[in-house]
Amino acid sequence: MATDEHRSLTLRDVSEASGVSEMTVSRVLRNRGDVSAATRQKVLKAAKELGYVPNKIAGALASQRVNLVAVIIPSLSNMVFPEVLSGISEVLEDTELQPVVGVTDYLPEKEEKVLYEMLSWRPSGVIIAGLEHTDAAKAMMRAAGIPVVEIMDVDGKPVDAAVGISHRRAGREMAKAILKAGYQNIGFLGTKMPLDHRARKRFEGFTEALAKGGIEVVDQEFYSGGSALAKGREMTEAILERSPDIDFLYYSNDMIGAGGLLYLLEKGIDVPGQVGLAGFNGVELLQGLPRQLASMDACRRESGRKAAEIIAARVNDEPCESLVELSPTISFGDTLKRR
Amino acid sequence: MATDEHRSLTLRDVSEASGVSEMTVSRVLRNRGDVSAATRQKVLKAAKELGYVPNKIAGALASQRVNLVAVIIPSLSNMVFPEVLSGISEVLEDTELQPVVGVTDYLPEKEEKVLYEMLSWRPSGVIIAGLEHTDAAKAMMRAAGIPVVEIMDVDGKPVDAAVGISHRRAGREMAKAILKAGYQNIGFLGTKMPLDHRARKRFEGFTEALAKGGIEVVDQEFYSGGSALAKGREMTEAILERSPDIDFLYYSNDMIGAGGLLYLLEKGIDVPGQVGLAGFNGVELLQGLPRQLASMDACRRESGRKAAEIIAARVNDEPCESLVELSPTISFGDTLKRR
DNA sequence: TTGTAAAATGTTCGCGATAACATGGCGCTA
DNA sequence: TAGCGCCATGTTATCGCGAACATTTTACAA
Repeated sequence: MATDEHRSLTLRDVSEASGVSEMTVSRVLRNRGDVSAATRQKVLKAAKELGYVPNKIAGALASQRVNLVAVIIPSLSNMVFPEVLSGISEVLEDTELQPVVGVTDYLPEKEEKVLYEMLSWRPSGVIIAGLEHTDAAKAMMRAAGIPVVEIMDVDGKPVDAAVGISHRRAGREMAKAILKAGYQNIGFLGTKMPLDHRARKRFEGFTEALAKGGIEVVDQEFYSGGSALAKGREMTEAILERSPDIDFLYYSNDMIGAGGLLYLLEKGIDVPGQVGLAGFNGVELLQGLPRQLASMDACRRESGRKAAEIIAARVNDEPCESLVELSPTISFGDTLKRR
Repeated sequence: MATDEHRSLTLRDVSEASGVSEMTVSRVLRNRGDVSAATRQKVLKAAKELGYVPNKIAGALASQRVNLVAVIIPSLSNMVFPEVLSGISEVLEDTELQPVVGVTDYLPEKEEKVLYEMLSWRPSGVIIAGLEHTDAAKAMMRAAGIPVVEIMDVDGKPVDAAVGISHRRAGREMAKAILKAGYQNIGFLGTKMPLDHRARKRFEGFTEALAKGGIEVVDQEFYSGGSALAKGREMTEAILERSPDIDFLYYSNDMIGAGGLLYLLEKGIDVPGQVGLAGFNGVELLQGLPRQLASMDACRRESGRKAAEIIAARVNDEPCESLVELSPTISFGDTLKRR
């Protein structure tokens, strides 16, 4: 039963064990072509007894087809990306394609390196977060001759296809909702990440829409590293101490927003009466807080799904869209007054 | 500069462009053997101009070496696993090995399938969560002839090597700490997951140690799906309504524990005086809650690091341990009385 | 029976790279 | 200048499998 050879098994071993040609074994194992039920049984039995596992390396080289989709994202610990991933997996599970994940840590050079590595395995497609890449990275993607879908942002020019929300618009819409609710002294709290282009675009859209309403951000606070919840507290305390007349805080993500919320509640500050709050992402994880934080979902799962669908369609030479702008919906929760 | 052929580039193209043999190009691109500085320059220039990306499929087949390590975990959305992953990445980054992740969704059959898929790429090693696998999966791992490290649990018999904590012991120690603090009426809240063996083992160790103190769990509550924070609230409310004399709640993870904590605080219940709380995992994310939840860290990052070190050592035929039991440390936080 | 198409199986070659070995050129010594 | 050896480069033979084509067997009608 369990034969633990040193040399690894090949089609030939199965072929010899079952008395048919390698090609027939190959056909059985891939469910291709016509094979009689009898030989099929024989072959499957032999393969199972030997514990044969096909060598995809050789298969891919011979067939010039690799059923992998490179998925390149900045981080796994952000909560946002695992959700995108599960959207991708959901769709790819119904195809013969398989996602393979690479992580860039928000570093352009690392992104370039990861992309190079992944392309060297000749995947059938690439799904990559963001529209900002090094020139070399863009060149590689163009030269690869495979479908490329950039996700989570549509404010810019994609290499090939793009799926996501407009962060500028998201920022604008949140600003409008805040103004409409009557808030006037607005503070912004975010990450100190020049490389988080999406957060930057949201901020730009946000200030732009405020400006149209004749308002400027009163104060800002930035952080990097550490536990987001705790940072949210600290930053909120700091900004309110510095600018006590603030009546609204816009956070660049829900986690720091939640920290701020907990802080304000502890201090007995009236939310959203005295101070309103909003975050970004619509993190499901946070349902269950004392108050539901106002937020805007980034269509994460849906982005993943759409991107995967585009790749799948393109791999099969089916027609498909090449630019999909998803519409984030604002959720007012309990921390943004409604008008 | 940017030549976007349809046919993909090979060593031959670079070889022709630079006027040397394919072998020499290969040597340059891999930094192997002796190549004069002059030709090296020529080749690198040609490769860059063409935008050549080596084909690892062919390389791996020819050299019979694949520098990938299969990492198989139950879920990415659990927060626990991304941390293990980053431990693995940290270590592998200093080697030529690369992690590739597969997700099982806690399903044994899916684990088997994922394992099969990954082994068919002939990785250099396997890191897999847990000690419980189907017989077929175990057989595959044994037959693969590569190092296998099972992580996050040491209560059982590994296929090859194992790194992690003893969940039974973790449960026992938490029980002891709770008893020592004087709590008597203890409730348990956890996931309704027969397949989460680690949670099960913790519970077993927990009840065992309580029994030694002559105590039994007063009441239990289980959940599945949904937002953990919200579920923690609901379950806590339910269990306290049913068994109002409970003075301690042991949660199978920190997220539901945090939900419970928020609920109790809202109700004005004295924590840890009237009711004590403890979770499991030591989730960093939760720093910043009004009170710090008592917990026990699962040595996630360290497990990942150790596992990766073992794989790296074995790949290089260096000697290394094959069973590493890590010691989780209990953190009392603000929700478990100290004696 | 024979012929013909369809089904089942086998053979050949090449995918793109590397290992292992073979060779050419150069400097140096005796 | 022959002879030796080293460095730099080229040649050949796989690696394990699948595409394309070739061949054999079976099924069935005439």
